[in-house]
Amino acid sequence: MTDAGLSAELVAVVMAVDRGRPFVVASGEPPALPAGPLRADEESLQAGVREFAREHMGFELGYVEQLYTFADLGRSTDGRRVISISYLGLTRAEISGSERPTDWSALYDLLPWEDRRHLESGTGSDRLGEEIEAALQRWSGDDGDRLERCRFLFGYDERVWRPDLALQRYELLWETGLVAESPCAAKISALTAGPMVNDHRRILATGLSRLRAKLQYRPVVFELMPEVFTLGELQETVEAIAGQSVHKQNFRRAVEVQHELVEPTGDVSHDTGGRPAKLYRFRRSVRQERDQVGTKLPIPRAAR
Amino acid sequence: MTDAGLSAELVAVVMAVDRGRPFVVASGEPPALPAGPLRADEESLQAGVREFAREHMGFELGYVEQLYTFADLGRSTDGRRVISISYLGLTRAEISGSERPTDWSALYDLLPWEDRRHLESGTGSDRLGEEIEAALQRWSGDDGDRLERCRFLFGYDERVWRPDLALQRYELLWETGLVAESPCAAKISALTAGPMVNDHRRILATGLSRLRAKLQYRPVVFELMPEVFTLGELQETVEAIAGQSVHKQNFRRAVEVQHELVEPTGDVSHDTGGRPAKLYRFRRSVRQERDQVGTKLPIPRAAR
DNA sequence: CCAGCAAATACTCATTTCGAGCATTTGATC
DNA sequence: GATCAAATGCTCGAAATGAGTATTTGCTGG
Repeated sequence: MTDAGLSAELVAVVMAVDRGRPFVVASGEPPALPAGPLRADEESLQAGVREFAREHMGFELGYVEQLYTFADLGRSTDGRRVISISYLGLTRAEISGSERPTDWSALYDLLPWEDRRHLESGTGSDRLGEEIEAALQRWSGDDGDRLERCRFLFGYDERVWRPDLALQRYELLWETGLVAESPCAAKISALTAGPMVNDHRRILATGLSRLRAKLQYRPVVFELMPEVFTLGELQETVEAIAGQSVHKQNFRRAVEVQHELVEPTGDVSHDTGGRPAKLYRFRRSVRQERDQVGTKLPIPRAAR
Repeated sequence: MTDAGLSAELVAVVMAVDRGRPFVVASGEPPALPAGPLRADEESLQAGVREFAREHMGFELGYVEQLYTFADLGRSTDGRRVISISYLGLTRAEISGSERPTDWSALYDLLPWEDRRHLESGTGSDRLGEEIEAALQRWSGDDGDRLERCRFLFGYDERVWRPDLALQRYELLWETGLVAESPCAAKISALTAGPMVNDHRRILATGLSRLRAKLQYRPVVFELMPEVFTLGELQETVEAIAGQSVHKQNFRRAVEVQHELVEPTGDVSHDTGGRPAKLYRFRRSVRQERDQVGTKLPIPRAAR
């Protein structure tokens, strides 16, 4: 049944990690994820996303996966129904600090509370975290369910922080009016600089959640890595996405134990600051197989 | 951008399990999943699916989750682009053998190779399995990649059978022309009685795959259970969905270890055929929490 | 050339989890 | 009261995990 007011678009969450810093394609003011109308001649949506990235951003996506389809009313500012089919795309683009193209944004500028790497060992003053905790406390009041939900999602009171709950955390912050997009975000929500277009921050959080979850059981990290890399760099990338650090020795054990996941190139890298590191390459041959199955890289589903 | 030829619909994979027999709502000839146009006044799609089930099937869905959005060209028999947003819904409807409403189909009539409970202990003659293996063998020929893929998905040569790869298996069978919907399914594909509408069997396989995967880390089984149940019944349901059986003692250990997942009602059930079984109820209170997190019920990700 | 640093790499160890099997309990049935 | 079938209880070894300690190695500044 064709509906006069119906339109469909593709929205992409395209991520890359450069030396421990995760980026996402988002540009404009307010920032927006890349999106385009669904063209009538596209055979497959997946291919459509790839082509879109190629044409508009100028690079190949190594990995593409459908995320979620948003179609609720009231998503966009005008009242029409827009169906947004969102995709996650990973690439190896190098976004170096200096002349970074304007359409890459630092991921954790858009979702600041999701990066916890700084406050891990010892005493990082966690102003943001404390602010959130206080605000959530206020919001919860005496409501036990609310309290429990906050505890659970943000790891208060001895509970663990689970990186892959990024989406649920966003939704909680949205409900409580702490992100700029919230309908009830009256006051300055210091958490996010300003709003993003429509529900793009939610879509972004969806992508991050999915990627973090996937990291634990699929070899997707390699889509973010250059051809050859050291185990340290691999770990750094995982940590960048997960937003928290992992035990180094156990990380390499996990990689080594995965039979034939990576292979040494024979060379070593000297810009480590210490002992040179062996260089490895991802064994693409196992990819098709592993792609469907499991590869377990140890992102602590639990930290603290 | 409104496209004249664009239309969107909701498709639902609604499942229930009755005494170890899984069912899905599908009716007609050829069988079709329930589907309806996306209405302009629906606030949220999820609510739309619930309402659809209520109105057209007459029951409440206990759990609803978006599956995937199919929008590739060439999905339906006429050439227009249809966007199908598919949902998985679970319910506790009791579909008793005798007067089962005509719109419930036995799940494994539609995906026969996905049920392996019969051939587990010892010697079930697995005619279907052998037929598939032979056909896949023929299809593979000398192609190493093809061989590996078959081995991997169907667990040949000492490899394990992973229940949650149902979708990938369907796609392989589709490619090889072994399911009735295949474009190249010239001969009688004995695997499936006849075709299903459009790509509904693929959607069904998507739902099964997702449900099986979810079973391992989310307490979704309980949406398929009546208010009170024995651990044996719980296990029976898990096995029905997984398509294979699990170690009984370990299953109950896993349930018990999950602190406060279920609680005994105090009553016992006598229609067990042996020692009476304690009755339990799902602790709905933990649901909200667990829903977002993890519950580990032991479906062997690996069998054999 | 040497001391010392930083990071890579190598081992160790206790704890938990997991798969599998044996043993016991308890009503129903004949 | 013997027998059966299923629930329930317990044990054991293998494997996976989390968290250290120890060692190697090239670079750097003096």
